[in-house]
Amino acid sequence: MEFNEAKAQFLQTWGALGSQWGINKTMAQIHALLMISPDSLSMEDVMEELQISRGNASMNLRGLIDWGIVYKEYKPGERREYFKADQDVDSLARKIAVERSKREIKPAIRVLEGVKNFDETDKSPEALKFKMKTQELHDFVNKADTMLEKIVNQKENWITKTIMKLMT
Amino acid sequence: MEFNEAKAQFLQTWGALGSQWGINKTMAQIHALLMISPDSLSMEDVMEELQISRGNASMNLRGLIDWGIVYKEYKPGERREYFKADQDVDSLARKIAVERSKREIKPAIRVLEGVKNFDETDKSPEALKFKMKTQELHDFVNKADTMLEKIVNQKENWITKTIMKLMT
DNA sequence: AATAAGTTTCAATAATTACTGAAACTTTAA
DNA sequence: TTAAAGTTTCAGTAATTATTGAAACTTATT
Repeated sequence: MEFNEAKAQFLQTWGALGSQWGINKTMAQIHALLMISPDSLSMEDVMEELQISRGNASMNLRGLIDWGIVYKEYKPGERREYFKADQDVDSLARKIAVERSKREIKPAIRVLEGVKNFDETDKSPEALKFKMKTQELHDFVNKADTMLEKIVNQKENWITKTIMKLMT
Repeated sequence: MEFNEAKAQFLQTWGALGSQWGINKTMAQIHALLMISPDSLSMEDVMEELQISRGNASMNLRGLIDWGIVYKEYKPGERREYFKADQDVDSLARKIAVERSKREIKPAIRVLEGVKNFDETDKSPEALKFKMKTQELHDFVNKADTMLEKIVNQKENWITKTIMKLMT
């Protein structure tokens, strides 16, 4: 396999993987591209390489910056902005985990908290079952979120450390 | 909050959460509905409750069965099929984790394996950087997948056990 | 302060993905 | 063996989500 072929396949696979996990294709692809680029790229470069429009590039670069996994860089004497991906795969994964917890898991926990304590006087089988399941789910999601935090809070080599601890 | 209101909010939140994680809204909602139902439901019941078409109900129920988290039930003397969700939240989470690993993570690992060993003679800075990053990603995704397996393979109370082990 | 180069925004449009509903198929029972 | 009840499939359509491209805005240069 030739470099360009390998690169294209990587960009496309990473994009597809992104979609499956609720991140849009272009965003995942831009991130992948920045990750494998030795130098930071301008918006122009990104547009060219991925064949996407200016608007698309701009919006998704902004999205990546919001996630905290891409940075702007200013080159001395140059007017245009350059973009650079966080180079550390561990820190990348940590940021994504923290951010998804904040954006999706914690709001879900809040809804479950609200919903599980509905009208206490309703004693129908449906109501009782509902109470039970939402309680169970609430406990579970809470625990999962706690676990994620613990895993991610090991400052270095968190994956390796976690695997070690789970070895027994 | 009244029961019906709580139920509606739960179904709708669970559906939205599903979308964010790459599971379609209806599938997530059907699953939520079956989970909180004291009795198993017919396709008719599901259609009625969620106001969806027969085709939609049929396809998504099939999808849930493929995931191994919903079962068919046959009631004696009754012709129609009933559907029932796995009642154990732990086992549900375990099945989803295993299935996603199989469907998404493992294929990604295979692509990374293929891609990281492209044309050995190309020594351009781009090629070298590419090789390095894809190697790093490969290692990382592999480790993450291994960790997931270890967590999920603790037969009972896996989340609790894992949190305990990470306490130190 | 006018012009040009660079950057961002967002309404319109395209692409994707989900859903419907009717037709085909299957099973049961008379 | 036929008809009625139940179930599945899938082409067409709707709904959602992503992308474009042109206009507005910002910054730098003369």
